[in-house]
Amino acid sequence: MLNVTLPDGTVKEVPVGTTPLDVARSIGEGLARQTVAAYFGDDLVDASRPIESDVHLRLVTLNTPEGLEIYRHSTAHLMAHAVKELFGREVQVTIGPAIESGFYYDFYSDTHTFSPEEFDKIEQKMAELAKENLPIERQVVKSAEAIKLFNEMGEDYKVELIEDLGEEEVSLYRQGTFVDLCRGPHIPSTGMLKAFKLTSVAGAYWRGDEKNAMLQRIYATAFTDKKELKQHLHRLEEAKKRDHRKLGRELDLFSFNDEAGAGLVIWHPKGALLRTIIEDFEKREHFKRGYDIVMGPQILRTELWKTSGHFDNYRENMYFTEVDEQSYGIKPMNCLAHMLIFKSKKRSYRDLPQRYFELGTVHRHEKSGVLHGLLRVRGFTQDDAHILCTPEQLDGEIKKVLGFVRDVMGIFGFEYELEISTRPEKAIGSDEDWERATHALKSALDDTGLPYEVNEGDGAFYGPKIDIKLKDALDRKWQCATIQCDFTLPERFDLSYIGSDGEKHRPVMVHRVILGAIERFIGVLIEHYAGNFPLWIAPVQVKVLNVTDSQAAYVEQVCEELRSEGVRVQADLRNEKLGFKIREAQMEKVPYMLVIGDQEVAAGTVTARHRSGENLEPMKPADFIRFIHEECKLYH
RNA sequence: GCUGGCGUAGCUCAAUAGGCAGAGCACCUCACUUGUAAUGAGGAUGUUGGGGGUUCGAUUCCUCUCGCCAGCUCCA
Repeated sequence: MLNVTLPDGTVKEVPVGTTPLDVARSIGEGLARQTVAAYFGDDLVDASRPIESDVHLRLVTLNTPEGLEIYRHSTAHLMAHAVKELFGREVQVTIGPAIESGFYYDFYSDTHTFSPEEFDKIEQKMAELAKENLPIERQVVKSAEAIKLFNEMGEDYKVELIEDLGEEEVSLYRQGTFVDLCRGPHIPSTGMLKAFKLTSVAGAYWRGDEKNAMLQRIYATAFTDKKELKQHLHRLEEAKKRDHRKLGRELDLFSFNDEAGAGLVIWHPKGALLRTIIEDFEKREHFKRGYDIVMGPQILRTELWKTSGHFDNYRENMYFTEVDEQSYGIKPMNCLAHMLIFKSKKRSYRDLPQRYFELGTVHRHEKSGVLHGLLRVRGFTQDDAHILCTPEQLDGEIKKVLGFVRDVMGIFGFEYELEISTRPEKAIGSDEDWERATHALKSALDDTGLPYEVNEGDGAFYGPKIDIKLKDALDRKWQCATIQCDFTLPERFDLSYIGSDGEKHRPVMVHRVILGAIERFIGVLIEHYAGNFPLWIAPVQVKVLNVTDSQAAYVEQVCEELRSEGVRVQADLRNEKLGFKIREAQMEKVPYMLVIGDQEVAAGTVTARHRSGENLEPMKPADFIRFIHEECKLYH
């Protein structure tokens, strides 16, 4: 008999060969139904793995994130199984992991191309195989034997995987006629798999390398019951309604135009206003924090891009133009002019830090396939700044920037993720420089008390960086703010300041953006608010609606009064029913509507309706203006 | 850039096994003077993304190109 210690400390005596599933069953049938795997100490194993010595046993159940991941991984196997049943040797299997909210499986075929029309067929086959409730069995074999097996089956990718693993033995998982190389663990049998749906098919390179073969990746989602699956699909539908590309058109904020070119935003009046409001906000915030606003030219001579290193390292992404036999590069970054400003006169340590801020419009030739609404464009404006300081000031400057990020994200109500990237293999600058800069970034991050990820070796070749990422409606992460140390540019431009010792010293440079690209930020912002902008940034804050023509003059008067106090207001004097005008204002997501009928004219008041449907008491226009100003102040 | 899908009116979408391209909303006109999410009637709306080809005839088939979508890769 063996002793099995459960998480609560109780010890069970069981015969050799008892499985975790048996243990679960002995506790309760319900628990057994939920058990998908188990921990023997720190080892994650199948629920059907026999217990052969005394162990600390922890069951992994479906209602845990870990359990769900195993469940999804098993669903991926079920899909591969179904595909092999349907297509046989025409399709080869590769790998298929669980991912956030589902899984995918990559297939190779040079004769068959998967299309969404086949999803039903594959799902049906999966359901059949699940219904058969095939046991999923683990088998450990010698690698040579496995290679022979997969060779016979014509599964070249599996053979390659085993060869690369270089292990003595590998584990295989079998369910019915289907065999897959897999570390596991898996659920006990296919009958547990109940709710799944194939969602899309797309290309993916074998092992993520664009030099390798293109595989066909089928994405799917899976949940432990049908209700949750339905809810998930519903959430996706809801997220689509927030898509900034859709809202951008509906709210008449911006557009793209084939003839103008891909990835080039055309801002319509309301979008341009929204952007202006955010830019004005940024200028105020930068002034408050001791930045100087600067402006550089849109094109600079190609020679200068050679000096900076952009010509060698970034040429493919740049646009060039030639006039009078003189070559110019259209700026993809704003740093050059900032370097020239610093260099324009002799600097003393007393002048540092210099903080140059520019709402700089840049153009980058991004690959066509990566363009995505406002979130990835070819022409965009960064809220860019370069801070030139002494090495001693670096730490403090970075902390200030992180504080700036925190303040701004707080105002917009964003949660964000932090990442730090450290020295890559190929890097310039002394160990000392890297050490100091990395330390400065880390200690500033630690100061925030927020969790952050460390991406070892993922920094730029010129310095370590902190990235701040926001999520879009579909949970895709987009880098917005970034704080980067740079050792190259001060050197390449031979920047210097005179220290207290009377000697020349090299300043340290921090490159940073807070919102990142205004375009991208607004894209994420639209989705974040689902188009319901808070009052202080809403391009139209108030719409004034008359009930009949007879109130037109009073409406004009009210608009005038509001406008003169800086309220962004629009009148709707069309000869339409009130309900119709309200509906339109509602769809435009205007925060406040002022309804003006004979009562309001007689009393000299306005009756405000919030887009939530709530009505305010009638009040004098002056009081409403105060009310609006108060609400705007709540945000910043 | 790569793989796959897609491109019809301002928007959302029909249609044609290759044979006069259609609906709703929006737009315009008229009537109605309206009190909290769509008043009614009438009217106009297209190089079917663009070029080339096959065909008596192409929105439909082929080809190139531009753009969009999903994903991969990339993202100083």
